Amino acid sequence: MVKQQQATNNRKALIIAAAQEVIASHGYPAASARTIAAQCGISPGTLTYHFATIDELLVSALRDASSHFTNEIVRSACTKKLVVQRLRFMVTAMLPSSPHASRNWKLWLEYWARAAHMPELAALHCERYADLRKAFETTIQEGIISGELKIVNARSEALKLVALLDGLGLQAVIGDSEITIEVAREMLGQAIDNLCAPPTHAA
Amino acid sequence: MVKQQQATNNRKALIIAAAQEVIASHGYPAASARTIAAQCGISPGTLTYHFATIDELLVSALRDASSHFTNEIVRSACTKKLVVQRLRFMVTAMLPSSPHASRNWKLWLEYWARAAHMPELAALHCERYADLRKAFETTIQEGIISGELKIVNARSEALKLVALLDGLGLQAVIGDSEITIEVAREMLGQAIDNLCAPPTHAA
Amino acid sequence: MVKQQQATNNRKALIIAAAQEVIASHGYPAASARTIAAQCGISPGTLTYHFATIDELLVSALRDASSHFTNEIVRSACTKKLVVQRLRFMVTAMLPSSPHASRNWKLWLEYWARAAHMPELAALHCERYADLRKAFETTIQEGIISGELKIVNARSEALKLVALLDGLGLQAVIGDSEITIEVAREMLGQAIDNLCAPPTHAA
Amino acid sequence: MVKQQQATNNRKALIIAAAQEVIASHGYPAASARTIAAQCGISPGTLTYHFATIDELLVSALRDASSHFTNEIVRSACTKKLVVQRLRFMVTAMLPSSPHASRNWKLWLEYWARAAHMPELAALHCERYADLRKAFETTIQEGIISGELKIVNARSEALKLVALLDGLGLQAVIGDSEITIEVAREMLGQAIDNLCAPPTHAA
DNA sequence: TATGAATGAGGATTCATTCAT
DNA sequence: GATGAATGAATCCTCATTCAT
Repeated sequence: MVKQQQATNNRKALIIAAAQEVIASHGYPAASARTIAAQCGISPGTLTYHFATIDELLVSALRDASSHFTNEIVRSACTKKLVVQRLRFMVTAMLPSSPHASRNWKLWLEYWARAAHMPELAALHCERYADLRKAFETTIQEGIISGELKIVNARSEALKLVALLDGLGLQAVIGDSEITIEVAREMLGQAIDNLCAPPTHAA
Repeated sequence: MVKQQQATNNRKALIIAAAQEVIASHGYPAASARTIAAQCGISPGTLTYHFATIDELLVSALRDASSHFTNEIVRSACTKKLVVQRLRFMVTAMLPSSPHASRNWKLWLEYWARAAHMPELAALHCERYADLRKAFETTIQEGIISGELKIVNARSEALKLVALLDGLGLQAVIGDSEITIEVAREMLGQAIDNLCAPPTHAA
Repeated sequence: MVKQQQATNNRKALIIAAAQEVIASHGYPAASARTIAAQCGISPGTLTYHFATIDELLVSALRDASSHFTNEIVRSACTKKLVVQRLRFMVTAMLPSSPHASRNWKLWLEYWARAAHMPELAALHCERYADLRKAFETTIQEGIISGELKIVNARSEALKLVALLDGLGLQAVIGDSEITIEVAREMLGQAIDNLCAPPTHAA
Repeated sequence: MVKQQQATNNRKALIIAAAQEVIASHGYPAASARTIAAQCGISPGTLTYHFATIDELLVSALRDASSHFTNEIVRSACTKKLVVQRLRFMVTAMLPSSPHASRNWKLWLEYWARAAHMPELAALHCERYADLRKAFETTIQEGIISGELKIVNARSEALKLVALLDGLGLQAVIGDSEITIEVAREMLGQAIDNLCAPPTHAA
């Protein structure tokens, strides 16, 4: 029984992964039940066996994509010793430089577009971003306490950093020639540098 | 002949407006030929008389939305005397505070999502953003020359400002409770303030 | 699994039969997906489930019609003892005298018209007619060997007989008042008679 | 007034020619109002100005094609001195050897297919073929009288010749590799030769 | 649990035709 | 006489979904 439940969950996860793959590589409008089933190597009927409606699946796919990626990066960042390194690592890793990251950004673009018309998705988005901003805020706060960073409004700076990250990342993933990954990284780097305390005189 | 051509263009413009209305208020997936035709009060066949493909229409609708709105704002800003006023006006007017502005942001969200999969749209997006960034850059440059603003890298600050605007606006339009219009305006205001030169001592 | 495959094939065969029925009784232009589905008593969607394209179905319908009918007749003819009887039976049975035969001729008329613009159909037509002519040729050859027929170029006579059959049958099926079934039968009979050896002197 | 009528007739003739061109080169199903209008370089509305329905136009196009071509050939044949030459010329010229002749055969294939479902077309077809057969019959009769040909049933032989011509020509135009133009010509030549009287002994 | 045949509503598009110009 | 914009019915096809197996 438990085993079966697990098998079902696995199957569901596989289907969600397939849906994400299709959405990320061909766009939301291309994500039909048939396409996803084909990508997954299962029958079209099996899809609706696991997901009541295709909309539910697509929403699940977007929802699922929104958290794993950033959570993972935030967790990885914790291993860094210096706050500045952590911040740099976070923004750098989140930018759509790798194919994997790009895939996620493309899902986010769809997520945002859907969320603007689906309160449920919007609410979820809110929570996720609250977490993400909190992660930045906490990190900045730590930096302030440790003296690594200037005394700033941590929350405000966190919001700004996330907004900047989004504004730059979305252009980069679309392929804007003026906002390449390098430019984005450079600008985010500067923003972080601006938070740094000047070297202490005594040293 | 000329009259007819004009009538045709008008009709096309009306159809594009209807398509934008549908996309903005119900989302891209809801924008079917039938829905748009109904919104426009015309027959479904008339749609494909004016637009070979419904995709062509949707792309036109997104394309069209991307320019008018910001161009108009940039133009309006020019009447302001002080650079700071201009910059404040631009970012404020561009934020999704009014229904009209919100409508445009929702179209942009769809635009971005589509552009990530359509090189043609992406290229267009590039151009439009280049223009927008240039407008900010030029304005900042003027401020530097006039002494209103600190001596900064105008281009770099313009890029940052636009990115910040996008990053804040997209959250606001989705309805993020942490990034309300007020918060966004406040943050952009601060960013602009940071560019200002300190009041000259002599005054 | 095997059973399902069979069911599918049966269903496909039923659809093809329905398509033939529609084409034969109302003409190719009347053979729309809807009409065929109605004739078959199935939903329009089921058609495209079994045939990717309605064109594919129509081609299948014509293709299928081209072989069964004549093959059957040739097979039946083999039971006749005398070559002359066989030849007479073949041409008589092939003429559009019965409703069933007429139905086939009408399909052939459409087949020819389509084949002139579709290399694939043309190639298939070639093969089928090669078989048919070969059947006549072989039969004539047997007659020559047995002494029933005069010594003639079997192949050449076979070609002539098939051409005559087509030329007469097509007029008959259209309803040419000068080329009734009786006239056609009479003329083909004469052509066959002309191949017969004169009664042996000894008799 | 008369002039206008003439202009209208010319326009109609041009439209019919365009329809024939489209049917012959792309097949009956491709002959839509739009396609024909485009081929003709006129507006779609102009079509239905001259022809009440598109069906009327298509029928006109087929009808028109059925007579000119053979009539012309029969007329040309009359200049030949010997009956055998005339007959040979007729069958040879009628075969689909030239592009022009092929075009006509393709129209005929469509004609036959349509005629099987349209009594009006069938009736017309009857008349045209009666004329054609009569032309062959008269010619053969002349040959018999002049002693060029054997004493045969002129009518019967005419019917046979026309049927053979149709049966061979239709295969040739489809592109049957066994019934090339050369083979068809050869077979028709033999059929004519068989009608010839043996050289008179006295000569 | 999983299937895939079947569905019919809805997708985009093409069609012959109408009509104001 | 001629146009071409406009139509809406009909085209083929795709869709998410159902259900017997």
